[in-house]
Amino acid sequence: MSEASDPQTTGLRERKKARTRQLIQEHGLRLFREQGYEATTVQQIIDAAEVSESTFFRYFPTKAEVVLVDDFDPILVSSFLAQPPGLTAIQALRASFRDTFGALSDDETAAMKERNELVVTVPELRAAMLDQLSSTMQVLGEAVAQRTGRPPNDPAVRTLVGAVVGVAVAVELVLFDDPTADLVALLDEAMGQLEAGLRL
Amino acid sequence: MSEASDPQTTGLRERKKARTRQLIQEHGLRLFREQGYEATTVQQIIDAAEVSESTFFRYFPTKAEVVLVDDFDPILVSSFLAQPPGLTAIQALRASFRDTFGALSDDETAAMKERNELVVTVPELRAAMLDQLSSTMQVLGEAVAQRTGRPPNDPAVRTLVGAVVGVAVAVELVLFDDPTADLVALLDEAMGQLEAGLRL
DNA sequence: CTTCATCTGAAGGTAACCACCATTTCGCCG
DNA sequence: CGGCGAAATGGTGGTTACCTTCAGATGAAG
Repeated sequence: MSEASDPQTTGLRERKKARTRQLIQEHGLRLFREQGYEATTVQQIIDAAEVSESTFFRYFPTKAEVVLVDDFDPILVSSFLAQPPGLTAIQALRASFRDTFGALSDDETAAMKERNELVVTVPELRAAMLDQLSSTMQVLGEAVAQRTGRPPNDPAVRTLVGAVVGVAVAVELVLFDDPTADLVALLDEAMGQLEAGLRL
Repeated sequence: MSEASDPQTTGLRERKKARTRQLIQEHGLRLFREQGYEATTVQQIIDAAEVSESTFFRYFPTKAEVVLVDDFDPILVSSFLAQPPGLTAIQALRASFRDTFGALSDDETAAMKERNELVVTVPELRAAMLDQLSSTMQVLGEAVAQRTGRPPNDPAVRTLVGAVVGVAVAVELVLFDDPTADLVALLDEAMGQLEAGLRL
């Protein structure tokens, strides 16, 4: 019984591996949220997850990696590139945000909000986010350049992407004041405002 | 250290203190740029700056603080609030950026560019910037709210500030490709584009 | 049963950071 | 101008936590 071409034949080993990884990450994130990032030692994490220190570092080469859950960038980009050609770049971005985040299951939405709130609340974790942010800018910039037929280093492209990402961050920061906020709706509204030239 | 000893101008002690602080910071930033943040030990910094470890930690409670050069936020805010009332928020922000950064001396401009390039180039340092960024968003948000007579947590205000800060970051990231870029001009252009609704 | 990947436990390295005290340097005032 | 109190600096030793390495146990796969 060997479905050789089916990667879903995972085997017990693979499943255990994934489970261990997830276990460590869950406990890590929980402890980070409860006590702060710096205040949480890997010792506490491995105690909670019941693995050895060696195992921890085999899965996460550094403590900070526990937070780096690779995100929605690829989904966002493909959604963006699939938007109808009539739209402006901003409109297309707005639509792909709506599509991507609107299509999430309740569980996924909750998990995302959980993680966002954690990142927004704990200063040390906000730091870890910036690298991901600049990478997001890079990726989005390439997509926008491709769609509009401009060079990827076009200042106008960069400005647009910077504004969009900045707005997205600003929306996430709302969680700081109001943890129950509906991020998808807020983001959509903000993008509309961006498009209208931010008249205030 | 054999400097021509200036008689008490504003207190020799104060000036020495400032000088030591600046010395440590200069060497720290240089080493960070040359070798990366993590790869640079405070031992190397204090060797280069010729101070003791105690002194280092007396000036900078943590290694990361070496990068946190207190910035232009207050100048920016007061300039913003002093703009003529006819302008929209974005126009006023644009003008205050132009005023603030255009008025810098050559030395200051060079220093700022140096620091920006460092922060943009070294991934570990970009992280340290984010806290400052969110604090900037906070401060700018309050100023914009005050000027427009809106509550500080108005979503529209947040969106505007998010976009502006995002654009500023995007402009800084240009240094990654082109270290000779004129940031002030680029920023001004980008702000104009923001105001026009980012049509692409 | 054999093989091979994974987990563990222990032991150690390194570097940030701190507490404490000796030493030097500066401000000031008699 | 000379010396005294305060402040800044230097050095020493120590703690903590991230991270590495490796020999050996465990359990899955064939």
